[in-house]
Amino acid sequence: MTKKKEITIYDLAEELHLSASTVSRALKDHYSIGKKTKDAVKKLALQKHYRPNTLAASLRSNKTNTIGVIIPLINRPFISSLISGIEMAAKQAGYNVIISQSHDEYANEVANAAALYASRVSGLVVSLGMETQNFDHLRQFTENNIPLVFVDRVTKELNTDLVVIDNVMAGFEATKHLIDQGCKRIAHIAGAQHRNIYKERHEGYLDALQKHNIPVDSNLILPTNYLSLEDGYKCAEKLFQLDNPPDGIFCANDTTAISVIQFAKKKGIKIPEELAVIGFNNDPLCEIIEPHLSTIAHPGVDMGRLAAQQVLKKKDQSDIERSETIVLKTSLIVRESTRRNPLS
Amino acid sequence: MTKKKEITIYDLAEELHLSASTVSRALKDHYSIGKKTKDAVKKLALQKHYRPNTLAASLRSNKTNTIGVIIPLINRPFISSLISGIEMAAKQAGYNVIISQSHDEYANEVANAAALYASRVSGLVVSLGMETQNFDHLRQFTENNIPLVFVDRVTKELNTDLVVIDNVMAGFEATKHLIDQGCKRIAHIAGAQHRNIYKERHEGYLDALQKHNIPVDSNLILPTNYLSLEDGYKCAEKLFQLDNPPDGIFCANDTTAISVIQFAKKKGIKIPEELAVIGFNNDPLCEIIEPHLSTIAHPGVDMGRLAAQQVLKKKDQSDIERSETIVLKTSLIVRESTRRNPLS
DNA sequence: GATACCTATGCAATCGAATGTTTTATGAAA
DNA sequence: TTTCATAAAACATTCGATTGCATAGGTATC
Repeated sequence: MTKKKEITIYDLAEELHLSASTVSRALKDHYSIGKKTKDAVKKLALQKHYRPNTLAASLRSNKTNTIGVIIPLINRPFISSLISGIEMAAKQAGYNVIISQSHDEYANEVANAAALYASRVSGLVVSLGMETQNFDHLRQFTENNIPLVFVDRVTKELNTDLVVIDNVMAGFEATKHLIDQGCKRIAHIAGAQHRNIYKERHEGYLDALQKHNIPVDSNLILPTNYLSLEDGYKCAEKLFQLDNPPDGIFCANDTTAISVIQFAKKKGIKIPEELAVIGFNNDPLCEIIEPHLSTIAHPGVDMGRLAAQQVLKKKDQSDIERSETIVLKTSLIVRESTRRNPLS
Repeated sequence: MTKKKEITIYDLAEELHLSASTVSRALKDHYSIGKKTKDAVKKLALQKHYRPNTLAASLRSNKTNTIGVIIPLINRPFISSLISGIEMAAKQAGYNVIISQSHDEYANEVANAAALYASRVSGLVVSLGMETQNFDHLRQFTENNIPLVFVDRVTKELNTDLVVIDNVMAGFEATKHLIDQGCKRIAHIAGAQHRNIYKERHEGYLDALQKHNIPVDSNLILPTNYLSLEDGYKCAEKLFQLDNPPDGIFCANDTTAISVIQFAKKKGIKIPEELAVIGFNNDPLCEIIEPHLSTIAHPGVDMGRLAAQQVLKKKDQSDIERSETIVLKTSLIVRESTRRNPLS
């Protein structure tokens, strides 16, 4: 079993008694090549199953037509949507996508950034890991004028383009919804406060309380590192050890909301009558847990698409320094976990 | 904002008054280079932040140190585990991974195979899409001696290495478990029968019935295309329109099992007393749906790791024609959806 | 001191495509 | 027929690392 020799432009050139440069230009529809020659070249290329060697082209042109992606974990519905959006936009522009997971660990994020930089990606879409607080590993991109766009979990420190949702507003709406349902003591299971999205959701929560003259009780605010099922469960336990437990909880993601519901069911706390629960993300789980979980929906696919498009746009105007922030709309989705008044 | 010039081996060579070839060899610890020279080169490389241009190296050596992956959809717990396993093994060997999704569509799978071939991956790990029945798009790999390993959803047609579980056995166990719980009329929501895993699970189901002298009723066997929530729900409806509905269902995946449970709850059918349900995959959903879903667990990470290792192994022994099949163990996980006898 | 021999290094070609700069046809105008 | 403009194609270099082969310098051997 020997390797079939790969067809190169030299092979085509030889067979057609042309030079390699002519073949190269013909394939690219260069204006200086005659129509007859172009047709002949393309025909032979097709017939011989010629495939351009992208490595050689990339080496020469110093462009890889590849978008790198660093995300925390692909196995999350929202992130998967992001990726689908990125893939769509990239495919449309003839770009490839390299995905790498940080698993929410800083060291991985640094290693992945290095790997993507080494593989000369044309641009980068990043959603920050939970631990990341230092951004030096991404400076090599900005400093070398490689388009870098953050999506969802972002930072403003690098002065790059951002694609985000209005987390403050969303947090406000979620909390207001609980208030509207008659909740008086509303807790918040918050994420790491150095990560923008969790800080902002927290802010929105505070805004809503304030606006409705509900006193803020710091016992009801529990920032937690990973917002995992376990984290959520522990928070629920803590909250219900209080002398005066909450009657509503705004969770920074659906995962913790689900564990709160599981806790409540175990303890015989009635949802939503005794405890209303709202999450964030609109994961498919929301419609499987019982009672179904109210939440805030994200436009994941759009965010991914826009982030990729932003990368592609920036590469063509490398001199422009201006950085854009695209803010997308969220929507409140009311389900049984908060619906106290059947008419609402 | 100008691009910082990339350091190359020529820059290092010049600064050290050496030739590029010596620098190249020094960095690779070639035996023919003296220790002092090596040290000097490495020191300067570090100091100047030299990064090898992998494109150039790949072009020259015709090796990309990249493993391509084609999977149906990243947003499935089992698939995510696969990917994690592949990433682990690849990282350990200094390889990169390019992931592409077929979204269970044949055309995408073909396009992704072409893209990965064009980008000269060193090897390929594939889990087939639901529609795929023709494998010509993968022949370019086998014919050119590029290691191709199938995982989970496989075919034997290309005579490649396979990493699988024993689906017949697993299907048998799942069905036997239902029998052990006292089910007399056991239905099977099956997947596309041209896809090995679903065919084999079906086979295991039939084996178990036969071995326990339960007559096979073809009305109770419903093959469905995508095993989605909708598909599962429709199957459940069909089954309960029968004069003699089932008292147990073995679903080819957890998703359909969940929709069956949802159907049963809606119709007031008691689980597991009137209907025992078992799924396949051990998705996290199993412990969120109520009652918790019994299922068959897959060693996803291990499968991914082994598949990648198999790819890496094969590339070093391209002359060996022998193809291996690695079969991993599954395990039955009993939860409330089938537990009729509390002691079992 | 001539020879063989080894160590450490340099030279130059190579991988395949892209591209700035000629050079060669082609044809029109003078 | 000569001149000039233009279209079409060839030439030669480049991208950065790798590698077979050649060679300079030193040491050991007889």
